[in-house]
Amino acid sequence: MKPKDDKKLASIERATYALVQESGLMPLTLAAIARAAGIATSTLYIYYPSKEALLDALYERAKSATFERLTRGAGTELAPKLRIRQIWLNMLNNRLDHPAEMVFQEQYVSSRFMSESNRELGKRFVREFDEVLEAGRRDHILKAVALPFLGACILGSVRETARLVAAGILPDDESTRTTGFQLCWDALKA
Amino acid sequence: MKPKDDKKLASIERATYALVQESGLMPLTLAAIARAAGIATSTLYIYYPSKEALLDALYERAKSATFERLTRGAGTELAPKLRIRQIWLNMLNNRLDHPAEMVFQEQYVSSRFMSESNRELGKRFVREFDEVLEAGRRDHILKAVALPFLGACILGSVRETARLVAAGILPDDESTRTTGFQLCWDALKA
Amino acid sequence: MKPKDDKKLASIERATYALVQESGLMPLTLAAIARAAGIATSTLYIYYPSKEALLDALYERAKSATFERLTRGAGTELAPKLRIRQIWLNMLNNRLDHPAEMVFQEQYVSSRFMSESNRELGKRFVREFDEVLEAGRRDHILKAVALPFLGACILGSVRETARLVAAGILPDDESTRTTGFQLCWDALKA
Amino acid sequence: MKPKDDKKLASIERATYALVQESGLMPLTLAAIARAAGIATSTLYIYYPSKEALLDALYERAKSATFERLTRGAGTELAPKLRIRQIWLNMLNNRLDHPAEMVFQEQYVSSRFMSESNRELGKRFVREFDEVLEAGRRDHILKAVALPFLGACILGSVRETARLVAAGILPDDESTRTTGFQLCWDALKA
DNA sequence: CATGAATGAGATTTCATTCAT
DNA sequence: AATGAATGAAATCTCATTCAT
Repeated sequence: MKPKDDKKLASIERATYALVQESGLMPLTLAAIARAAGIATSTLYIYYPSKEALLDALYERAKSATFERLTRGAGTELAPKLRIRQIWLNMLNNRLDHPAEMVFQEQYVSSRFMSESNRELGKRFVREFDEVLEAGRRDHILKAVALPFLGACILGSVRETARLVAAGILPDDESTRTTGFQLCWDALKA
Repeated sequence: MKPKDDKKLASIERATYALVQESGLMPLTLAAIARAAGIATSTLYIYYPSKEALLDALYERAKSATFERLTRGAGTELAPKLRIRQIWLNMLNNRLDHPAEMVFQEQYVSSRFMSESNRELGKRFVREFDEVLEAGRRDHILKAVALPFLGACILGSVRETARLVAAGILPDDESTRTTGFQLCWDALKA
Repeated sequence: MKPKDDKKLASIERATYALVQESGLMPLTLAAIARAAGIATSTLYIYYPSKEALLDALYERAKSATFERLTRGAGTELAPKLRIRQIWLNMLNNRLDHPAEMVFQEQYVSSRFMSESNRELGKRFVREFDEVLEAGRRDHILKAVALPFLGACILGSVRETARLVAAGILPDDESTRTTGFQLCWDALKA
Repeated sequence: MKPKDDKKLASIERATYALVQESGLMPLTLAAIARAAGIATSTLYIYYPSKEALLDALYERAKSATFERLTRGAGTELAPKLRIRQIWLNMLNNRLDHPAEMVFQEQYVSSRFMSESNRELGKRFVREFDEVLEAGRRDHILKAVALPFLGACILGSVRETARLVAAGILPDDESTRTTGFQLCWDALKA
């Protein structure tokens, strides 16, 4: 049961994300996915053995892609503030560029206890993230508080800023990014 | 003539919140709700004409209750910082005291276009909230940035802090509240 | 379980006939009957032990009332043609004056093998009717054909004439009755 | 790719007619139809989107088939009396050959306001029928009375004769047809 | 591979009937 | 007697999954 057609896989993926973003997981049916993907329902079973497997697989893919996007261009060669700023921007752009994928992930996590590998992946990002924060704290650039407080600030700031941009309340431009990060940084900095 | 039982309504409410918190909306069935509430499935139809109506009603109730809790004890008699602090605490406590209700709300919003009254209620809180921020900004206590940035900071901070407390990563005590709000305030203050 | 309130009985009767005339037996529910009769559903059980019993009882009453109306003023003192004419008119007026009751009867017979007493009552009318026809045939006033042919003519003529009057295609007046019966009589007469 | 099975459609049709003839519309369930048709209940939903749609579709089909049977072999090349006789026979045979279909139609009409196309079809037959009668009346072969009176005679005669044959009271033979039509003709003829 | 038909398990909904007041 | 609430059984309908082509 090795999938052959990558175009079909991609359209299944896109269809599912879009449907979940539109109306959530509650009314998500295989028939709807297949229809939106332009294939027959039974064809889904050539690519995935069950609905659960399909959603799990999409979730893993989304998580991996997200992880890759979040860490891009934020290597150790950058100064702490710049690194954090880069991650902040990555997180924001990720949310703005892939809203359906994000909604899918958030809806799905709360409805499934994560598979082991997913949990692992999540932890891996948190670990890398924490290392950055840890370094900044050690150098007295960031506040001397428990790491989770710092992480929470960043996540919260990104999430809400993204929500406002997506809702059209804030413009999707440089100034929003500058101001948004400025506030966040004031919360973090020592 | 037996009166429509308020205890039953409450247990339906509780059962639904709990089930959604446990596994989300996807596998939520009327049978499960009825079972958890200790009544027959058909009895649900005495209280609500359909599954959709039931969820809608619960959502409206949750939203109202939340609104009431958020604005409690944060009147205009307080100084801006204290008022904001009170709202911040209200928001945090609300999330920690009624996790199931919160999960239900968040899961449900994305799966339904909100009813007019809900939208109205949401706007009403935002308006009140914005007035507080507006006042603080006018007095040069808060940063001179667009209001949404300030609101976003508070919401984001509360949400993530609550998540960490609920997950057991941060303790549910005074120090968490003090530190959490401190970071938030540093982001906001002029 | 002796019914007390005749007004309630009557309103149950009326409600049921009306509902059946409006949309047939298929969607007829006790709740609908009770609502239309202005009482509670459970109150129906004070008057009838079950839905089936209720319908059976109404059917019997309708049949009796119909029987009484059909034979009224058509005694043996009349000449055969006048007697037949009277019965023809009775049948027509019965259909026009009690359409709901008629519809109920016709819908109901085909959905129930009749109870013994109902069958008996039906037969009683047919017997009396046949006697009239038999007499006319013996006197060479009616055609010398099997009685059912004669009965069929009368019934068919009445039923279709009534339908046309009810539909507004023919006027509900003396001329319709005269012409309608004239055709029928031409079919019957020797 | 399996084609939608015409045999299945036919057996659904047959099963429904038979069940309705047996006990009417009141206790007609999809489960019973499916059982009688030898398929799963859910399979019905492949062919019709709802119970109502199923019954509507069957009704339309029955009506069309009936129309076709009634007008067969009664073209304008026949003399008026023969044409009317042919239609009379068609009507009778139709009732005797397809009793279940007829019962279904009659039960169903009263429980549904007819769809536009059905109403149209009904009118089409009436129009054709009326033309025949009109012609006969113009030639002084039929009585000089309003057309509906003539139509009513024929319909009534057929309906009641068929009922008696179906009930075994009259034999299903040539003599019944001859006598039955004779009476009817005497009613119509000038 | 791909598909539309078919299905069984289960979800929602209805409803005659019973219960408690 | 009368009622509204409650319910179990059953009806309608849905949907993930399998089958046959």
